[in-house]
Amino acid sequence: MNKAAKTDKNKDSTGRRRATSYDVAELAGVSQSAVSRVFQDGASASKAMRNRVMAAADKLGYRPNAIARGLITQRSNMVAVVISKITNLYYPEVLVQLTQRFSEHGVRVLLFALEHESDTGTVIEQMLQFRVDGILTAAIFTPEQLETVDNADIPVVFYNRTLQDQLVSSVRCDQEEGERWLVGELVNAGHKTFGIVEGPPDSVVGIERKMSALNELSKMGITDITTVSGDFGYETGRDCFTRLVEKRGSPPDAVIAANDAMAIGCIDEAREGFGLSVPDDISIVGFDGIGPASYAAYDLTTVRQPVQRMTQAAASMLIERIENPELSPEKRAFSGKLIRGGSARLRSKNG
Amino acid sequence: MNKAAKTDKNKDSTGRRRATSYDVAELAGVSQSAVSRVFQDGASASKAMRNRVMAAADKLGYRPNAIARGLITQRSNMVAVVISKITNLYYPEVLVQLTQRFSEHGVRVLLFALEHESDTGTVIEQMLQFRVDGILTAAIFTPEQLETVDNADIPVVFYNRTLQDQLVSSVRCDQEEGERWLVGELVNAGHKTFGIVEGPPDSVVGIERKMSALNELSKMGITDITTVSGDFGYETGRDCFTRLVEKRGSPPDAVIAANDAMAIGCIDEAREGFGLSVPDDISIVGFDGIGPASYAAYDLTTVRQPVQRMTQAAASMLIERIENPELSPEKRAFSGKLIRGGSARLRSKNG
DNA sequence: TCCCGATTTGCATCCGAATGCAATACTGCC
DNA sequence: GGCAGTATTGCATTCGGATGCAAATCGGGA
Repeated sequence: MNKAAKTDKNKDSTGRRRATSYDVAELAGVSQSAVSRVFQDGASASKAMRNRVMAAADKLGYRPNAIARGLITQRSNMVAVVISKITNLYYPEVLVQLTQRFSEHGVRVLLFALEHESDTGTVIEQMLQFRVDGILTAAIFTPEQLETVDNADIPVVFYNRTLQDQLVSSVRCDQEEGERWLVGELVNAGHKTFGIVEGPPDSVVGIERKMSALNELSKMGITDITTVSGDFGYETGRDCFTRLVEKRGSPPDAVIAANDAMAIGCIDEAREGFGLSVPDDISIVGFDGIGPASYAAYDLTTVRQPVQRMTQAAASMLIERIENPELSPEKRAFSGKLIRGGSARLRSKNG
Repeated sequence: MNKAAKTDKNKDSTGRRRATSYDVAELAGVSQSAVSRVFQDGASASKAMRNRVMAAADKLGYRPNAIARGLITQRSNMVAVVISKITNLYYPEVLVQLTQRFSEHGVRVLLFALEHESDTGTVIEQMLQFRVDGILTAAIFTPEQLETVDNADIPVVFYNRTLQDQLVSSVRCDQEEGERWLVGELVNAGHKTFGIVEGPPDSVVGIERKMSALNELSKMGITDITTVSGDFGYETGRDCFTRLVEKRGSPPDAVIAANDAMAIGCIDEAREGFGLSVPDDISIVGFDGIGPASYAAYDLTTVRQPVQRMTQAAASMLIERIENPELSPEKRAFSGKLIRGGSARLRSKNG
């Protein structure tokens, strides 16, 4: 397109190939190794050398080839981040923050997005082919899949989930504790009948939350519990509320949704579909602390995940294990923050 | 950890290095080229050969090294996707969908997340070092940055933004048309005084939307327009509404926010802070069509971007240009969909 | 059975940078 | 000025797979 491209000895554009360290070496009148050393951190190179090489490199628009470097150093400087549609939808900032954290350590993110959390199989092969230095996953692995990456000596950190009885590293929000708080607050405030809106069957997070809530409810002597299941989405939340009421015959005192989006759906349906007042007629709580949870129209009572600290921890755990593969696995659980919103009648608010 | 790892001749784990095509060749009793060919698409290899190689590969757990392949083929099979915090926050599904589309074509996504849209400089170097085959960016480039990637012969597709007077490819939602619709509907329904909540100064999208709205308003003879500026976030939307009313002295007939999140903020503030009824006292419209826009409490009148079609188009445009670098640039603008929600008094709804 | 053309297969080389080792250039010190 | 000791530099090789070309093999027809 550019007319300069038609002239013969042009270095860039349609001219000849990208400049390599050999080109730079030749122009600077030094060896290729010298060029390589100038572009490394702890390598020895005299000031004079550095200047000559840099001048030549600038003139040629040279940039070290990370691919070639990866081949020889056996380090791709890339980590795989696996998310499923759901993960991402409700926590967009997780991904951005993770990427930024890795970036700070000179590590790039190769992204793998799954339609469903159980589609992991298809991407494992890819990650291995690209020789990622580590894997951070917000999707579950089967034991075989875990073994595959283990055999390849690739460290893995699980985000908000973990593998039963397996020695793996993970970072998660303490969901059991969170549900305990929520249930405790609700029961103490006098709620006796409960509805639970659980997540999709292939979501470990959803299952964990539901089980924790059920567990705590039973500990506190609550027996009137109705459960329906959704897919973590808003629409499903509305639908679930309807099904819940139908199943029970009447609305329960409180609804515990497995995540905020469904909780918000429940609120809307309770108000619009059943003319109920939240929280006067019914209390509704969620989990996550997503943005819309704090919108004035909902002011959701929920447990907010400490995203910042979690991503920070996940990134550094993975990087540590890349740099020192001998490190033993570690599980870190962070407490969430109970947000006492206006969507539930709690002791402290009306007692 | 595994006791098998302690035995000597173990191939994987702590044993020797990952299997290479040479290892497979040796075990199968063939040449390395043969192995290479078996793992390629259009290569010639007899059935017998294929079987022997595959058997050996399986036994050794061999996987072609995408890094090495990239070095020799000059194709990394990776594209860079650049997002800024803002982009991602309000359109998480864009990223997931893009990744899936690229995946379908065997292309991996190297993710770059910017704190602000104007931080592009820091990541260009990285993308070039990793020899990405193409760049899809939802952040703006300066002309110099564009020239840099152009010189490297890397095709670029801009997502929802474009570079003035530059020959670049882009996919966008027709925002001018969208604002025209919104303004038209509002004016026709009798709104006479307007507030505009614009985006941050470094957002091209925000600027475009604001200018389009202003332009159309002036065309329709509206002169009572007050403008305040936010950062695309919900909180800022609330704040903007307050500032808008203060600046004007009283609430306008309608507020046009540069995106949905701010529009929702405005609604909440109008209701809570000023006791206004939406849409009876004031109409509020947004842009984007994010999930919460359709929550019952807001039922926002907005223009929904056709995310699916846009990501589809963006991915295929980029891939086409990777495969055929001679292709000339192309700009594709998709019409959004006007959502006539309950947050605005429109003709069709009350006339 | 023999020969020609079409497939398969192997050989050798290349992609671009990193690095151990040896050679060389400096540095300071006596 | 000479020498030991250190800091630079270059040489040669390596990482793992792709590919043009030549050699080998196969198939089938006469």
